[in-house]
Amino acid sequence: MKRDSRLSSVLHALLHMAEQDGPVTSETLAQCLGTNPVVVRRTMGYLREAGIVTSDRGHAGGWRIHADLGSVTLRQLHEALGEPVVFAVGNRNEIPECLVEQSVNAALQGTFAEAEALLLKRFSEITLADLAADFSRRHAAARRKRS
Amino acid sequence: MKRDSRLSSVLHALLHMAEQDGPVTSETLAQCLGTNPVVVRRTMGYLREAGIVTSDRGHAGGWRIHADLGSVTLRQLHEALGEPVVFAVGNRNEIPECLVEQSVNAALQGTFAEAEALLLKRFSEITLADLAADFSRRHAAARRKRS
DNA sequence: TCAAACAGAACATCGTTAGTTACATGAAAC
DNA sequence: GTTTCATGTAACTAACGATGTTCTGTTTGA
Repeated sequence: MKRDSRLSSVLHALLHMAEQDGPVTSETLAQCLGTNPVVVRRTMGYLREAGIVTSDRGHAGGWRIHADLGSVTLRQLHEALGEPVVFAVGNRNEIPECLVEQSVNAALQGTFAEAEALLLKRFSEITLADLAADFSRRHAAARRKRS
Repeated sequence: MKRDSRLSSVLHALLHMAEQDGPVTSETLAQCLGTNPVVVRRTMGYLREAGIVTSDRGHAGGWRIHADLGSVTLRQLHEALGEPVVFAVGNRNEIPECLVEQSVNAALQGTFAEAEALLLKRFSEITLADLAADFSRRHAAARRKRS
């Protein structure tokens, strides 16, 4: 299964942007992510629509975070990306006539719903500020190790 | 994202088999599932390797359940299918050098691991017998409704 | 005016399940 | 023993959606 890594991508991009003062170009972010500027624009476009970032064209243009780091949760980002399907596994037929399949679906659906609810709950508890703080700790630890 | 529906499929097939006395052919199961006999053989083959079902060729051949319904859990079936990836969402790069990405990965990975653990725990609590009982209830309810 | 940057369309790539076709193999019935 | 019914397996196609790429606009500031 090919996994959707857009949430991972935008988090990575947002934290790099948080480290910078001015706007960051798609080109720069693409290098950080090891991908293409067009992919960055496409993905970040979702966040722009959600009002989480802004983009400016022309000279000195690029992407800026348009929100407080502490107020943006992973859940919001997940929603901004269109709430992509979380599970790579699912029911064969969503609205089956067969009673046997209905039993199967009910059991699986309930279980998946429970797991997804937990995932989204955790997502709503983690902010960009949390990740930035975690990065600072790792950064400091890496510096200590180097010296 | 294309979802893996093999667990759903084998559950559907197994419950149909549980309703039958003798062996059930791939052709019959394929009709129940609305698919192709070859797909049935391919998928059920995993369960045969795990010792959950047996298959016989030739006249009066087909598939049989080779275990007690109460002793087979969804988790075992999931494992028999090769423990397919559960999430359609994931990290962009599993072993990043970038410290920023490491922070992102750590947060996401922890959250996904927690949700997956819950899912597998629930899977290990549900047996084929549970699903068969649920089907019986639905079947009885449908009969009452019809009369 | 020019160059830097985003905007967006259009198309290729890739990985995986699912679907299909074809043929071989084995077992029971006649 | 031949026929028929079934699985076993290989090989190929289809579908799907994120990702990657190319190309052409369009806006903005120097």
